[in-house]
Amino acid sequence: MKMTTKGRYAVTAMLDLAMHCENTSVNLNDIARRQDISLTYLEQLFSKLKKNGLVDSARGPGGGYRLALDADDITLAKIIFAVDEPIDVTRCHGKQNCQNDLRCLTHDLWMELNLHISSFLNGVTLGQLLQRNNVKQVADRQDAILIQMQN
Amino acid sequence: MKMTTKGRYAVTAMLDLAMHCENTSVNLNDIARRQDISLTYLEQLFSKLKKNGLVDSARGPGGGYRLALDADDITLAKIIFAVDEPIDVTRCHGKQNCQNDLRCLTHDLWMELNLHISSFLNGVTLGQLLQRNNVKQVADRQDAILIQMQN
DNA sequence: TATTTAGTTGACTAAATTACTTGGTTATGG
DNA sequence: CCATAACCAAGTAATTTAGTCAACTAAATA
Repeated sequence: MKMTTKGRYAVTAMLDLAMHCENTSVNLNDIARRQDISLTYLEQLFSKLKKNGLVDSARGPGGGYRLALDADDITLAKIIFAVDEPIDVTRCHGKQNCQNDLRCLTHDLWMELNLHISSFLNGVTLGQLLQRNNVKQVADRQDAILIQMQN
Repeated sequence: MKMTTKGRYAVTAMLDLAMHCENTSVNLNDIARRQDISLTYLEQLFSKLKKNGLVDSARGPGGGYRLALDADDITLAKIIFAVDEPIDVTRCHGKQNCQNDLRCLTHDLWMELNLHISSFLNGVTLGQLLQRNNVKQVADRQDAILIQMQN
């Protein structure tokens, strides 16, 4: 199963973007500093997010990224899929060739777990996360620290 | 998250054991051949499964392994926990120190996904899997091949 | 037009982890 | 005593992850 720092960082960065891009573009430098993620690593992630149509970008001063879709239409599954392989706990990636071109003893079981995880990730959107109190609290803390850093 | 070959092999091997240990002990060599898993790798896994009280062993000729508990009391979660780290999609392993000793923006989200996956793995037992038709079919195929090999 | 900002791209790398192998040593039934 | 099968420690090759580095392109603004 692919549930790595890459996917977690992508979701975190997209949520940060969603919280700050209401009127302006958000540059990766700010996201990097608020979320403690390396700028160049974020660049790689956003390159993929853009290719998958989740964000729009603008170059030059005042440039940055914006969500390309409504926050309610961006699910965690879409984000993780964009930067990582699709989440998959089978060995054969669903191809049923896990044992000599046939199904292994537990093939169907892992397919079920795949479905279970997917349904969770498909069911949560950035829009929902924006509403959450615990998210707001952490974001306020991070905003305050960034302002401190800039003074 | 740890959902690796190790955990998958352990579940597969335990299910194989559950299907064959009704009257006799089952030796790892047979499991290795039926499931196409390296014998010495299986030994490592069963060492951990034994330490965690999931199987009993007997040495010498006619020896092998048996389930230490009723198949209905062995959940997938117990097996995976025995051979791998507990499944965990957070970065901080639940410690809430994912960002400078505080919660990161998405901490609570990953904790939720953890719960979601755990509830699945806690809800499935070897006993349930033994009942399944697709499991029986694959097992019959594997048994036939092993008999072929021995002739 | 020069400069700065900020995204874009590709190649590279250190560290960690995984999935094994090798080479033994015990213990037990016949 | 010998074959069988569990037990154990250490090593290793391959892969993956997480991240760096360097060079480039486009846009805004002074």
